[in-house]
Amino acid sequence: MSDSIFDKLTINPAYRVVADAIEQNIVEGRLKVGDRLPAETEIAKQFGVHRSTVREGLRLLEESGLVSRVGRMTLEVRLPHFRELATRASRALSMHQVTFQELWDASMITEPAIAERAAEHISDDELDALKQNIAAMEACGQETEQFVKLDIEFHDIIARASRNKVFRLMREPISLLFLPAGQTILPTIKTYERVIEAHRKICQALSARDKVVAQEWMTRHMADFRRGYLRTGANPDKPLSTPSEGLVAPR
Amino acid sequence: MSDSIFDKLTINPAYRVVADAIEQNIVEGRLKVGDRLPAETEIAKQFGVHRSTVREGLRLLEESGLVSRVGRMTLEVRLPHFRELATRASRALSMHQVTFQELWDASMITEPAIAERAAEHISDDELDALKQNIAAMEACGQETEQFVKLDIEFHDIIARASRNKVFRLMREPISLLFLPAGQTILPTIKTYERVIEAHRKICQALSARDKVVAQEWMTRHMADFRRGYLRTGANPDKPLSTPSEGLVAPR
DNA sequence: ACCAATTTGTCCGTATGTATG
DNA sequence: TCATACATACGGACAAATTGG
Repeated sequence: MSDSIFDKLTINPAYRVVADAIEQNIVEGRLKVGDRLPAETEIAKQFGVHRSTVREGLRLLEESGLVSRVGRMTLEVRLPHFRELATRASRALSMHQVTFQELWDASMITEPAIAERAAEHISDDELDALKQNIAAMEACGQETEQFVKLDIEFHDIIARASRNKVFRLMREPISLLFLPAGQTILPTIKTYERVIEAHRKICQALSARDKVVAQEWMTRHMADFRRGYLRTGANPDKPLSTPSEGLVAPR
Repeated sequence: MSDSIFDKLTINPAYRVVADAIEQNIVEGRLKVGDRLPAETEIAKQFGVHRSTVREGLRLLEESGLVSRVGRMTLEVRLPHFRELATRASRALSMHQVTFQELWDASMITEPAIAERAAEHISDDELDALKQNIAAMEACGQETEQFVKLDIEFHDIIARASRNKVFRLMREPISLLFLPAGQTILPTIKTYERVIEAHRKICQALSARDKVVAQEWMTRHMADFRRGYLRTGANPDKPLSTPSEGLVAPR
């Protein structure tokens, strides 16, 4: 181990320096959320680099969610929303071969805790949204696809009502992964009544601001979910199938 | 609202199509983790677009963590690691003005649950790492910076030992945000002995595979943390200060 | 409704430093 | 050591879309 005088300095490519510089301007508040970015040529002039370089830097920021398009022409500074982070995190999880058991184990901890907090903070609007969601479930018969989405939405509303951003960020990627899991289970269920009934009970408890009952029913609901999964014969310790986003490069 | 025959079709810029196409090749397994990407000129030729376009597409993938540099010249397909996702998520949280209370509230749920699982699965190597971590803490005196990092590392090791990737992904961004919080607290503490003692007890419980005690001590440890924060006089419902990454664009 | 200026998307070519055989 | 391949960055160009008058 030779004592060296100089730290090893990391040479960043110009496009990364550009991206970092713009990011700095954002986090330091010189560029605020909603502001439109200057034109590429303008940025290039200010930084003294070529426009292509600026473009590559902008792509980094674009993907990171810090800036995003409004219309087709203008880039705007945006608050990265949990959703966008979630898709990446969700993809990472599925690439890491996460199992149903891991997913369920974590949800079994968070979802009831979230329900408990939601009972304290839920607004009337959110209660209405829940009731509407339940009504939609009752109306949608045995259409699996739609039902799973409504189920996920139901839990999302509750997470929002918990008034805790950290919980929301934590559970978002998980919620996306429940989509394939849900689609595995539901076709094997004769009637969705049991699911809907649990949602009704949860909604009722939230209405009454009863955090104990809300938490209990959420726990029961989640336990049910695992039973349903096991009943399909799937191995909970095998990696989940990917979210199968139906997007193919167009053109 | 006129009924229209055609769906509104989203025109993607070529660079996004390129990125999506490469991503498809990765998730569908034609490109595996560790594979090196073809040269930019080669990709350009195959897709029939210009090299500059390919470059912009590569920047998107680079930021998303799907590909990353090895050496300065070659891009390699990589498994996005939780760390990289975490920095973005962490930044998002601080931009969303998350409060200490939210952070702590969520951690109070997850950390004890993680400790409980770690008690069942921890390996001898990980136990050694914990002991080494504690030894380093004892040695580091009152150097706040170093102490906070060791503290975060301690919890990271336990998260790894939980053998649950979902928990790890969930808590990673939170762990980053605890850095500023920790730096707020520690200077006001006379001795770190109480923290170290808690870590010792947790480590001991994990050694004995005692999940109840591990969970209890983790809970106590977290509660202590909040008390420490309150004792500084800081308002737990005010947004945390940003992680203050000391990076300024060089050059 | 039309024109002019601006801006983005894409492309071509080239120079330079570096890694690999 | 030399040759080749490659990534980085720059200069310039043009069509299409958008915006503002």
